Amino acid sequence: MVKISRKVEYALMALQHMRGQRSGQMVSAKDLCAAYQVAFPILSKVLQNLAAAGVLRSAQGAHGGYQIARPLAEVTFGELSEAVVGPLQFSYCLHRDRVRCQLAECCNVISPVVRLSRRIEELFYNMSLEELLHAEEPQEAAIRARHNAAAPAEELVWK
Amino acid sequence: MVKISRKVEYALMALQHMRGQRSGQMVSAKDLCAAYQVAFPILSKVLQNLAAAGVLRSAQGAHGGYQIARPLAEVTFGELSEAVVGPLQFSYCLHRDRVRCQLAECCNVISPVVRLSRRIEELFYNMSLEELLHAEEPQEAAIRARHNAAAPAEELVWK
DNA sequence: GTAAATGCGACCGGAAAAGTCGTATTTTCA
DNA sequence: TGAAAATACGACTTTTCCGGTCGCATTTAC
Repeated sequence: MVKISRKVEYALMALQHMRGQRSGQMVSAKDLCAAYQVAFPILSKVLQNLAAAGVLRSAQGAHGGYQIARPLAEVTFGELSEAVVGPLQFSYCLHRDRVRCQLAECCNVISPVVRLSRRIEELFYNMSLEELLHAEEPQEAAIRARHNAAAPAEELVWK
Repeated sequence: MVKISRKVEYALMALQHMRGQRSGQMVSAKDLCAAYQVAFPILSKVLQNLAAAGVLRSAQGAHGGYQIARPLAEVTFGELSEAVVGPLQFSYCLHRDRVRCQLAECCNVISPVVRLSRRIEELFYNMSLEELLHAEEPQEAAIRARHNAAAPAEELVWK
């Protein structure tokens, strides 16, 4: 199953939050945890990953925290994903390291799998975080309101 | 991490194989296992899933087996994925069943997550299996040859 | 020098994926 | 009509990986 990692969701939450701060304002991991009910160590690690990737700027010490380092229009979802959960590896036969695919000798689908992976990669690296997090359309605001009201999940079907 | 399930790879292998058969020709799970070194029960289940989804047609009994039921140009990768590993669920907050997202009360990213999921869904449901499995371009044939020769994985980097 | 923050690595538990086993059913053909 | 060859199906086990935890080091403001 193709699933978006929870860590990626946390990263998006944090960035969405920081987008609303006035520029120069630092946000601490602790504040974010309080606001979004996420355990400190895990969120902390996500933020550190984003900082290491240059998406966030961090400041240690009292009154430290994180802030957005680069305009989100210049950061792609692919970069975020890579920063937080490691390099994209869509398939067992495409490992970057020395592990080889066990099925190599009789494989008849390496090309299709590569083609598929490229398509997903393209999607991820052509989608900026600005585009992803931009101001909501009215319809979406309504959906979010329903989500926040903990509406039954069935009502959240998307057409 | 976004990863393609191994079962999906098996499904693609099987379909790629059957694409090369003359029409009307049945292929048994046993034959496929022998050709591609996959354990019988798991491949068998994948084929059954594809048959249940109407992608393959199955015949029981001696000389039975599977064959492609619908032109692959009319079957999307999304359908295949759904048939083999269940409905696409890219995120915890988009479950179709009654489970609700734990973070609903303080969630500030439902809309972006939905937007992202839609984009991936679109990609999957707009990509036909024919397009995915079509005859290889020369460059790709070369890559496959290298893959089959069990070349070091680093040489398989895609630009 | 103390408190508040990030930085970092090792570890654990549970859920989901991958794979296994066993058996029933259907069909062909000798 | 019986044996062989095939799919159908469900329960079980194993393995892998992700989310989460813990602990400690480091940096900085006041």
